[in-house]
Amino acid sequence: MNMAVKTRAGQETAADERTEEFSVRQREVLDAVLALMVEEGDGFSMAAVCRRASCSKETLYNWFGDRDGLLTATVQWQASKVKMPVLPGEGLSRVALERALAGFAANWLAVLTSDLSIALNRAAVSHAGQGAGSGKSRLGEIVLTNGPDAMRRRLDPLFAAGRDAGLLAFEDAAEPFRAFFGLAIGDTQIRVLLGGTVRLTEAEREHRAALAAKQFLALYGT
Amino acid sequence: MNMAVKTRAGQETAADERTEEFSVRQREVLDAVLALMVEEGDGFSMAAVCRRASCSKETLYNWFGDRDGLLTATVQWQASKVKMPVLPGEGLSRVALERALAGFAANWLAVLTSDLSIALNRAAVSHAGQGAGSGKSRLGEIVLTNGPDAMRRRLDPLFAAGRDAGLLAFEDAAEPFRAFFGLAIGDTQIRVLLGGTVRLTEAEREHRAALAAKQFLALYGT
DNA sequence: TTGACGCCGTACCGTACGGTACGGTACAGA
DNA sequence: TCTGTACCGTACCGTACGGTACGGCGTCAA
Repeated sequence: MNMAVKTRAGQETAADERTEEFSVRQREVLDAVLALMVEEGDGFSMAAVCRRASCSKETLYNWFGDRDGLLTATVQWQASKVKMPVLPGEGLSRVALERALAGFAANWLAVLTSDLSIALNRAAVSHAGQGAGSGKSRLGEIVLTNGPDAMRRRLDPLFAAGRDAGLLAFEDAAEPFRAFFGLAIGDTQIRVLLGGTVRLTEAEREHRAALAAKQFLALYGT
Repeated sequence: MNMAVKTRAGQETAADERTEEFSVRQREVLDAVLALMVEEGDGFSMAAVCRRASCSKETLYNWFGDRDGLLTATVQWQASKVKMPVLPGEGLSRVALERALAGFAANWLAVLTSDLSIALNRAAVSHAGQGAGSGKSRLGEIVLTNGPDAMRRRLDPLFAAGRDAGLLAFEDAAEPFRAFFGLAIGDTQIRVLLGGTVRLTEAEREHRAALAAKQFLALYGT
């Protein structure tokens, strides 16, 4: 066990969203894992990873400790790659706000329905249920931090700025986020996770995102 | 392989929501599986089921064919137990509509955050990602049919009745469902599935449900 | 040149688990 | 009483896979 991770730079201290620093070779391996997860979901074997990445098991275990470590590193590596659209801060106007929200929603929909996101979310959901105490494998936690939580950390300041600018009105600070999340995502995520054949086109995403932004402003706009 | 299932009454022909007819003893076994899934998630062993239900492996395989068959039967058995609140049909008023929606949302939130639903959804999500062609194991399909789809089959007529009564206005028939789903559920389901510590009290569920109903009517009411 | 090091490839070990086989028991019907 | 059936309990088999050990090879520094 011994939590090896020799070559890896970052420690595992609550580094959920900090960009881990992996060597080039390590990133190749992690990308191979990502590809495998898209193809076979969780449940890929370590041997398959070695075959795919042309590396040895020994190296794998030296670098990542055990299977859970590899999985965790993979999720963190992918999380570090996701980029979110920039949100305006100062000098908000109503149209700027609506555009920002629509753009954000469209991007988020695209991410959530991507094969990669689906595979990772599935893995995280699976692991969240194993082992009652859920001892190790903080996969769910990591995905949560880089998913809904990250989304909220980006949106809440925007909502606050909107209220300061007199564009929005709400009491409970948690309310607008939940409403916007619901309007934008709806049942899309659970459908794709359950394997429903949901293939959103770019146009559909834009349409839904625009609608969500409009409806959100109808509810919380002044 | 031979798809045994000797004693079982119903056939597996698209019986996703029809109440399967299991013998009393079989239902005991399936309840044991449900309990195990709550405790250990998917990944319980067949031996554990036998221990829990005091039955033999041979019987298990005679009845359910293989592990996937047992899992499928369990999900169907649980689905057949879920009851949804009755929705009004004729003589709708605005307040009746709002009450119905709030009640429906509150009930749905309670179901989604129950340990049993979480365990089953997790299992279905996991299995939806295994085996690229997703050959067997229609777990995701079943949960989808008895989850969001069932919800929608109940709500759509209500929305249509509301429109007929002049209480609602919408173009796309799919729109109000998605909006209501989003407003009611928000990010709650994905959070619980990912293991986030979300413990909604009865009061919180009622509050959110009432808010969702109110907001829905603000968007689609006349 | 030599040695240390990091890594690949592969063989190997232990175990957990899905699935099968079989003996033993209770019971129902002839 | 005999016979068939349905089931329990358990021993057993085959395999897949996580994890380890080891030999060989290229590289780099002394």
